Amino acid sequence: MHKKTQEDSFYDKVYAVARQIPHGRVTSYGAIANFLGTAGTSRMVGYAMGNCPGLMPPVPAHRVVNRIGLLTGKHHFGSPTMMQQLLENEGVEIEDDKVKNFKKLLWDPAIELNYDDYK
DNA sequence: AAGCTGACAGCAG
DNA sequence: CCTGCTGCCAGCT
Repeated sequence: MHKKTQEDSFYDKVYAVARQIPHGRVTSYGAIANFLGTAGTSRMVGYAMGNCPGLMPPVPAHRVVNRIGLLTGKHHFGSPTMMQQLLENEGVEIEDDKVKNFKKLLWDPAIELNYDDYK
């Protein structure tokens, strides 16, 4: 253990967490922000997603929705229905741009993940 | 360097 | 339930 390599910008942390979202599950921007210990930066989480296209490995941004399960970022997937289709393809039911059973499908990193592993 | 942005969240009406 | 206003802060121009 010599240097750090922990240069991980806030964005990188967001991506790291987002990549842990299980297939067929979803989380919220606020949940990720809160998990990173920076509650209030939920907007940055979404902003970070705007930079994710082209990243390797890819970030399942379609699994990140707002606090009520609304597909607020659907307009950033090329097609307004792309995000919904991606989710439905994973078995996530969408109704009126909202994730059905959101509360049940919600994957909270603060519970599922260990913060010390991402700090 | 200074100001603006924004894929949100919380609260009030 | 919905609509609108405010706060939040890292990143970008």
